[in-house]
Amino acid sequence: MKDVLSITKALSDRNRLRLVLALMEHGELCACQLTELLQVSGATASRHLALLTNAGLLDSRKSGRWVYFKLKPDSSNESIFKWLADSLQDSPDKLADSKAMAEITAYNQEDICRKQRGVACCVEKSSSPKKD
Amino acid sequence: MKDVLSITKALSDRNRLRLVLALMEHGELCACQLTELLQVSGATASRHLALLTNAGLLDSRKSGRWVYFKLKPDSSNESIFKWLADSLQDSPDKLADSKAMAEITAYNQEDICRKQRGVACCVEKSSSPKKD
DNA sequence: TTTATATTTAGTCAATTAGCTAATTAATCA
DNA sequence: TGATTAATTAGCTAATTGACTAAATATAAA
Repeated sequence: MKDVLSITKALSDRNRLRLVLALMEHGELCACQLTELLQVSGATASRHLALLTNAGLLDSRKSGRWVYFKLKPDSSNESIFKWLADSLQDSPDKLADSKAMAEITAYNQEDICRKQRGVACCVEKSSSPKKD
Repeated sequence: MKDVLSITKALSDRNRLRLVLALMEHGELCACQLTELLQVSGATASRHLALLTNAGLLDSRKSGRWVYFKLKPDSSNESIFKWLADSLQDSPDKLADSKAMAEITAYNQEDICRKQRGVACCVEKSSSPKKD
């Protein structure tokens, strides 16, 4: 029961759902890209990612200074991921995030991270902040 | 996304999970029986039941002074109920509640309700309070 | 009609949690 | 080595939530 609860709790926050959806679509993303998607502080994104990972929903791998996250391929997770995918198929939130993520992945990670530090540089945010 | 969140939030509390599991097993139960199972105040059980109902997971029907709850038969709920059933198949919590519920349903509702009001009467609690 | 009672709603309190900033850690680069 | 930097952890605050009691509502019984 504790396992189930840790999963439902992990999935009962809007930003964490958005992280899972983004990873469903993109397979693997780095912490800085996911932080950029949510538009929260890096610390906040990190805590959400840790919570999802501890619930057994995500795997992470470190590569240099970057940490990459993906859905954990686990048979016990499949049906819940499927439910999420089905339930949110045409959700406006998901579509908006897809768009935003397409822009984010169009830049290289160094630029994304620089942007997060507030360094004025090449990256201009052209989409408006996600809302619903 | 709001719909999905209301469901994951509804399922992210231990007592609400227990209510859903009990209804999976027994089909339909009245509020006083479910209150007795959780060992919380009637008001608290009522709030949990309302939250599950508002999330679209339960149906309720009134019969005289009693209100009966059951899982809402809805195609969009089936996969999440199945996930729950699979994930909690042999959970000790579920087994303990099954046992307790068997005792509760062995009495008639009037006695259960009397017992909840603290009226000393025929009903003796023979099982120890649920724990884990 | 009055009383009793099963459930819900309102109001309060303590515990949890999502967000932030600041500090720390771990890895790259000059 | 020392500086830089992506990510995490620590510590704080405001908002949320689960529990309770008391009050209100709705139905049945006397």
